[in-house]
Amino acid sequence: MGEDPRSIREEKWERLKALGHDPFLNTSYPVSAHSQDVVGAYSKWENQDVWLAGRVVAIRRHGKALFLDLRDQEGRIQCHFREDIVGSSFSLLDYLDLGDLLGVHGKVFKTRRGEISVEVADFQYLAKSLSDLPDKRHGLRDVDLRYRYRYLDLLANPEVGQVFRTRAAILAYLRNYLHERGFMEVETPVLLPLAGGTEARPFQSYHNALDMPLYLRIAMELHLKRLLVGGFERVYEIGRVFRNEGISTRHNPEFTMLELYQAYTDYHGVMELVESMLSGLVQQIHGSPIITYQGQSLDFTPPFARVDMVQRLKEKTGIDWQDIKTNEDAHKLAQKLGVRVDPKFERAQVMDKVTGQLVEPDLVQPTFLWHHPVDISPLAKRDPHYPFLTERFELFVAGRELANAFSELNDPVDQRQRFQFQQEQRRAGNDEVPPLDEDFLFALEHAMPPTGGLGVGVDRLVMLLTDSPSIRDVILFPTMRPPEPNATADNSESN
RNA sequence: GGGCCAUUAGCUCAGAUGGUUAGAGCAUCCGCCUUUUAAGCGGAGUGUCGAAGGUUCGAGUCCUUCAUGGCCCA
Repeated sequence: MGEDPRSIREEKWERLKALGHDPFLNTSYPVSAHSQDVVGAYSKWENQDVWLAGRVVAIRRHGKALFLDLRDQEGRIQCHFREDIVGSSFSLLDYLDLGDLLGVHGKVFKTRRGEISVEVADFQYLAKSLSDLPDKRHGLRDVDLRYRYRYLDLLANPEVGQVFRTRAAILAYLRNYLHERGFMEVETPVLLPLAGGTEARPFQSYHNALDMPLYLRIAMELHLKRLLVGGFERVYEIGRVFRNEGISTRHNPEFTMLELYQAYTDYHGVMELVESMLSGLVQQIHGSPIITYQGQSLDFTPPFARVDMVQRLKEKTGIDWQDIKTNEDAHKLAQKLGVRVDPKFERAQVMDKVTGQLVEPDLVQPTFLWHHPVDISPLAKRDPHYPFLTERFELFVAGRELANAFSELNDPVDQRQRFQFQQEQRRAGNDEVPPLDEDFLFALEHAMPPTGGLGVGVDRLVMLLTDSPSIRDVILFPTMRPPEPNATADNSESN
């Protein structure tokens, strides 16, 4: 009879309650080991008592005996129940389902077939699952369900848990590395009256008591630099930023950035830091400086390659972009090169776009692409020898931008001019350009030290180190449209 | 925003050319089984075929629109 699995399980729960074994009344269990402690050291555990807790992921009933697989955070262990050992409570196993949480106590032994197991002497239900678990053989494949119900993904697909353990290890490494290098971790605001520090559309919110709009930050840059004015010489923040743009395998509306600022150094100093930090990270996580990402072998042994953007474009196209003086010429050139560009773009934006098409995809091994034009780098110092260009670099790995850094512009007058130049674009309708941040300029007028700054896309870094093709594979709960609430005929919207 | 693909049982998936009552494995339910392990043996039920329209004697299958997701492009 096709009875609703939920009501069957609820019925079993009722029976347990009636017998005085309501799983949800148990508040603790004296766990003495994890599954892998026992499985990994049988000689130490043989015939010893152990207390374990975990989820029942397989049941094999044998009449007056029963095997089950218990999974905890560390792995899986088999448990054996015999009626002549556990006694009258053996009948409680009639109400056992896949997915239930159990605490077991017994002696460690090996079965005839050699599997290290627990001969259970007594046990307790610790929670009853009222819903079915995903298929034990095939796991949960439907990506929609995997992201929406990540807890089921984690239960059904153990390798997913490993990705997030690696993510945690990466974050721990970064914090430790920066701490040892004298950086202080700080937290700057997420809610802001204006969101600046890069170009992106922000999310907007509203504060009722202040009766004013607030925006979610799109970068941390401008607040961290205020702290350098305040006298902190090495600060970093690892935190969430929010950009109101499309979703793709490389973009989630909220994502994690590492930004750091070090006084009295420049982008050369930051390059050295990036090489040291990332090569150490890869070594720590993989035990080797070489990783494989989507079939490509990537070598993080320092020094990383350095590619001058202008020179590389010259090699590729025969054109020196410093000679391109007008937007019109830039667009003509892009057309000749077969690169499609938004007609509203300035020449520096065109150059950036052409670089993206012709140069960046070739940067597979870790490479610093440097010398970005000043007009797309409003917060970077000019190269004194090439005023059209800046002391800036982006790190590319596997053809993708992983980090962005520069000698931070600390000249308050130049900074104001750069912002004012941006405002022209804003007035022309580019809604990704932030409004002018007068408060930040006021801070700069109190003298910010010469500083090297860095931003790293942490999610992309985790993707690389876990060989994950999509950013959603490294974010526990990626942004999703909520499931339809029983929605049917939706013919009201016909635009 | 554009193109392509997917959506069938709780899970993973089959269902050429339209044709009677939509299938398999796992899971579930009933019975048996004290060292099994993708346990086994015997029996049972799975379902708004993503949604809404349409074509047709007849639609899981063809058409339209929509929803969600994936991949590629912008």
